[in-house]
Amino acid sequence: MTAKGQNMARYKPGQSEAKWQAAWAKAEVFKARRDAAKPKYYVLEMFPYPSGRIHMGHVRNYTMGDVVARYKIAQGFSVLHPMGWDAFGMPAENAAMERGGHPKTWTYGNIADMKAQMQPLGLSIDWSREFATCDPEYYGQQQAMFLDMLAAGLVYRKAAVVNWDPVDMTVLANEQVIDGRGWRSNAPVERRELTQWFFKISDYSEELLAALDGLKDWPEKVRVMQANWIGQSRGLQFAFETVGAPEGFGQLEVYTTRPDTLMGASFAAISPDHPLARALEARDPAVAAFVAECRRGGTSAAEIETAEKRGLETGIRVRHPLDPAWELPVYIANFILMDYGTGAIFGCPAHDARDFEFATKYGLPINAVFVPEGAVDAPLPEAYVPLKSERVHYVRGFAGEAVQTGEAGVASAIAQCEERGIGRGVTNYRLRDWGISRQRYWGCPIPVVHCPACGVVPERKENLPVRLPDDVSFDVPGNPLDRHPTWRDCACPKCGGAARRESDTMDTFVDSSWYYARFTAPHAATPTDLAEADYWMNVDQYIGGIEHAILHLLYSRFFARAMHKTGHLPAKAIEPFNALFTQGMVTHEIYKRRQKVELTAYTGGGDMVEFTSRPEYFLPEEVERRDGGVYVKDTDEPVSVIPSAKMSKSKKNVVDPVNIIRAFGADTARWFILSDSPPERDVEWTASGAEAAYKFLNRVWLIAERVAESAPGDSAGDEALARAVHRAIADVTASIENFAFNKAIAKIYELTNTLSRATASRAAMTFALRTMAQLMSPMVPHLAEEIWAAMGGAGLVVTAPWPKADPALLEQDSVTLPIQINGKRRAEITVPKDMPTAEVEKLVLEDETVAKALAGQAPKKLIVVPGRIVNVVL
RNA sequence: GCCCAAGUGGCGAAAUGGUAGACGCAGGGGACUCAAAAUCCCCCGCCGCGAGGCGUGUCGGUUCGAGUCCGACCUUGGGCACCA
Repeated sequence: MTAKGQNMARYKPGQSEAKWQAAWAKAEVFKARRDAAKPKYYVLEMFPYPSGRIHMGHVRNYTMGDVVARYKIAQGFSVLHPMGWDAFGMPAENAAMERGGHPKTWTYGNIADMKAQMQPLGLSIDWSREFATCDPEYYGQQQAMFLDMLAAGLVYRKAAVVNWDPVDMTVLANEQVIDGRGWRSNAPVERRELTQWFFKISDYSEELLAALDGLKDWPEKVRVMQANWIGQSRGLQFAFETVGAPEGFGQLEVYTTRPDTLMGASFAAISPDHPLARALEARDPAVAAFVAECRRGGTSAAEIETAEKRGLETGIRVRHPLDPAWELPVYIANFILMDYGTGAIFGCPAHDARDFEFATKYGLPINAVFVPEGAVDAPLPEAYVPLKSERVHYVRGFAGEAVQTGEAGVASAIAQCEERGIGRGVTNYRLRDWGISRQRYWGCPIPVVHCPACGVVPERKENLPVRLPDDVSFDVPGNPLDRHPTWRDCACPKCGGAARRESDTMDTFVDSSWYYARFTAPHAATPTDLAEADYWMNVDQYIGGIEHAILHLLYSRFFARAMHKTGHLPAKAIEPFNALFTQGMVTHEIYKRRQKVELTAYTGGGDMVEFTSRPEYFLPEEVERRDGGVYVKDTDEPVSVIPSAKMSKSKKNVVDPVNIIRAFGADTARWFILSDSPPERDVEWTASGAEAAYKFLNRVWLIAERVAESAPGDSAGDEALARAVHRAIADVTASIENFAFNKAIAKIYELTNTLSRATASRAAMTFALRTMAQLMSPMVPHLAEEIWAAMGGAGLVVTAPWPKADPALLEQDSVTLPIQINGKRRAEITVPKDMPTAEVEKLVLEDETVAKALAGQAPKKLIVVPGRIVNVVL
């Protein structure tokens, strides 16, 4: 190690980062190995969709995973940290439609581009395990599991509604429906029924709900969201006797979670998709017209629930179960969902906001069943919907006490009804079965065949994968598989006769519901290799966006159970993610200028010039900050600044990681993205923050350079320095364990400040810097290697054992206690750490400020919290 | 419409119910320099000359003590089953 001065003249991230990446690759430090002698650790970031460009959100996600992976490597774990591509999906087909080309070419091209953009980040990924979900090797195994699940009774077909574009004659995704119209055709969208494939996730409703309690290392909010999504409810299911209904509809089954409000019923309502509505539709043109009207618009819940509540009186009536002489009208209503309960309800307007709106509109009676405790029965200005745990006074109750909670009222009502033979108490779930059929090309083909003789027949496993044909075109809307001249034709696996392939492909959520398991044996000839899965599962730490809190994570939890049932995962893996962390977005300011646009309007009295304004956006590099304002560089026009906006191309506030890495190096990007905000919150990317990160890394580098060239020095400050180093080890370790990377970085800043001021021996400084290199290594691995090497560290810092804090050096002898008087800080005293409370009290009362405030009186109360604070209450 | 979360200086933030603002950015002052860049040092919540007062989205509550706990509200963000 001669010529240190030359080597260390300046920190050059470009050279240094490539050098260390090569060193890690050569030593194969990130290759995941089954090692019986070591504990294993599986860290996984949600794999990306290959859009073609990485963005700062990816950098943040993968850097966090990398910190965890590298920290665990240093802790002595055998680490699995893989990466792959969620490669099926609509954008590839859209690109093919817009620009021509093939989804496959586009997707694999994007994967190559994105991988090239990711590699300079220096992530600790075992790239030998990489795969894309569009690889036939992967989706073939998915098809094999589909067949096993079909055999196990976890898959079935039924009719379900889709968004139908009547002009393009195609099915639309919810995001392709804009204001009830098709995004390309602009035609009003209709709801249409198709026979589709479903996974029986509802078989697991109860279990998926109950098991949430065991997910201790998941964010509470995600568990709450999933619990609400599963939506367990206890209620009463009973049948109304109908009057004037068609043949076969003598009874109308309804489900209610509020049977205690039965006496407030003023109507019954059924979904437009209810069998009774269909029967009426066939013979009554008015019903047919209304039902057709209800089927306009998209299928999304947000759309249905925000639509105006509308109903049509059918003329049919039902008898009230508690009083057969009392008849209620039956409506068809657009806000009743066929998927939930029985698709029919009774309406109690007094205690349901939607029913209230409906009853008001159609002039139906609104009678309170209960009133607040102490209140009297009176006309209601709006629905009265207290929490079920609240005690209320039943004025039209029929079961239980007059004053009881809603919960008790419901329970008594169910018991009472069961006793009288009116229906039965049932537990219902809002969770619906998972529809996986997609009428699209770029997805995993559903491996079944439709045979005129045998019906629906599973493809034989030896014929898998059912490959997507390459010769397809996207010049006309719709699924190219459906119109492919030869692909659809095949032999029935059962009878050998002419048959047709299923042309639906699977929801891409299926692909992402088991990729974590496939990473444990990415090239196995079966979906999983049980020995590998048994060693590596579960994922110890999963990291991704909160937007996946419900669907992806719930489907994965179901799929792991289904895989276990079909023998593809061990029992311990049915909850595949031990710990979950949801990170925030990366945001950036938007620079916007209102551009005045002249409009000439003729008003009758002469031409008038009107102005309207159209926003114009500027890229970060197009503006400059000066004199407390922000201006466009070329034109000097002032722009307004919108802070913390999600990065989006149209708003021109996207920062490209590639440019940042080119300018400052990967370590700077990694350091900044971790330093500025807590990981679960959004972080705002700022140019000045990135520059500051770069400056800081250089500063550390310069300190190392200075130490390397310094004289042996005086050891007077060695102990103080050692204390600071061990304090930092303890704090940084705790912060990383708690996913508080921003705090870990703040502690490293503090240590750096101490270090740059320290007067200690070269040996002590060298130790301090070597330790700092270790502490920084998970965040800025390249610089850490550089410093580690310069300070004479053995081998690579990435594999060096994590430092341990010496408890003896963390102890403090004395402690400063703030003294509050009536809760306001007025003074402070410094006392030995272990001073008994009685002595502290004595000292406090002798304190000048306290004595003055007391003015000879004894305090009303004296609170001493040892080691923390003193409060004197006058 | 329904479910979930977040709001603290000019900005990003920190704070087992116990000194609000650690650490960083921006800003101000100084050193070095012919000068600039880079680097280093100091100051920096708001009002007030000061003593002091006020401050964690808003309003109320619990407590010796509340950013933290409870209730209501406001704003912003995520999800709502075919975006991934």
